[in-house]
Amino acid sequence: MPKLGMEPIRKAALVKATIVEIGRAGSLDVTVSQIAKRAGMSSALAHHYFGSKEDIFLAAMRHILSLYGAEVRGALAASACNPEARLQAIVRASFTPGNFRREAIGAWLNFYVLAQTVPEARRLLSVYQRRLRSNLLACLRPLVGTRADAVAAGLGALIDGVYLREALKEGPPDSASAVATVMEFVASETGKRN
Amino acid sequence: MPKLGMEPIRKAALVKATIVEIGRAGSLDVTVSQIAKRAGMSSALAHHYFGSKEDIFLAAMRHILSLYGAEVRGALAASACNPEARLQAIVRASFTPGNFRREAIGAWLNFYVLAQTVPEARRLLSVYQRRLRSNLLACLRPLVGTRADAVAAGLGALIDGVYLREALKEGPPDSASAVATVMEFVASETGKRN
DNA sequence: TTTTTTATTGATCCGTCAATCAACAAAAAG
DNA sequence: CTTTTTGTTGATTGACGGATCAATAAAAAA
Repeated sequence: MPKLGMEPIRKAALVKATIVEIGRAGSLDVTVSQIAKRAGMSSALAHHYFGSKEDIFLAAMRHILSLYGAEVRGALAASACNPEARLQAIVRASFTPGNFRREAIGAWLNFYVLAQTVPEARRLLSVYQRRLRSNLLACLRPLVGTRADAVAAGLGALIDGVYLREALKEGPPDSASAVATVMEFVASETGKRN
Repeated sequence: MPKLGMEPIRKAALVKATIVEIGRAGSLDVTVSQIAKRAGMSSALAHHYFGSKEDIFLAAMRHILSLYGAEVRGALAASACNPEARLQAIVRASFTPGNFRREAIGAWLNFYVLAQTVPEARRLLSVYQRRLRSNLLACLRPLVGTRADAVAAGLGALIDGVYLREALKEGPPDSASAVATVMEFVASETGKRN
């Protein structure tokens, strides 16, 4: 008994299921059938709404990236105006429980891999990186002046690296210690120590 | 015309070919046939020497990790005794042209992914991480005392993060700028800035 | 009411790939 | 020599998975 206007609902369910499945499998070796099953439909329907498996992956990636973007935007809007506070808001947003659940981290790591092969994935990733970088620069310039460029590069890489480690370690990811590790770097670079 | 004592030669060729192919493909989606072809033999022979595809991957991973280990050992042996010099030696070794070519970086990234699925891969990776961490700690304790733990965590993550970025960026990897990014962090943490 | 559009699936096609096997060749061992 | 061990491959098997299609059903449009 087909209800109408299913397309957005089905697509959303597939995107969600894709992220979960990738996180579970710890790799992109996930079949369309698995994804469709988790989303409660047949694999044929998944192919109907998205043209191909790659399209499903890209949609999932867009979703994760846009979630992260929204998180950062929200944190910045709610933060005070001084650079230190805004910097901390960005870092916190990067490690919010939302995109810091095991499944999200796993998906993110695997999307990095996807970006090596699929140009569109690489494009999406570079958009995110540019935005992060520009946000960081805006906060860093008042704090470290001409060194802002170098510090932003280090900070960006550090955030990614902490992600990586959390994705691989045995126990559950620890948001607080991730933030602490990054903020330690910030404190040291902005000369806010002893 | 079979020469004798082929086993180690064939195995080495397969390991090398595996790393190249993974680097080229930018993923673990590499067929045994591709690997065998690049190594100049049939896929059946690859299965003859290694039991399975997974065994080939693990051998390749061991090879990369042992190369890196040797690089670090060599750099430490050749370095002066003061902590700063040893720290720099470790960082330099991490970004040596040898394990910093595109193919090696790509392979490394994909081995991270493999570690999510294959326990033995995870074990190998954690051995490397522990060794790196202990080397870093030995250098850092005289420099930053009780903060050594936190700084080592940051440094390790930063090195991984820089790897990640180099694996994804457009042009050829830039060893010098990678070292500079990491050493910037070190300098700032050890208070060696004006 | 007829027609078209949307939703949905089971069955199927076609390609790929890891793994196995039978067979052959040459060196070493006996 | 003949037997065993080592090296090597082409062909084959068996499973899996992405994509397609025909068929069905219901809502909306005509």
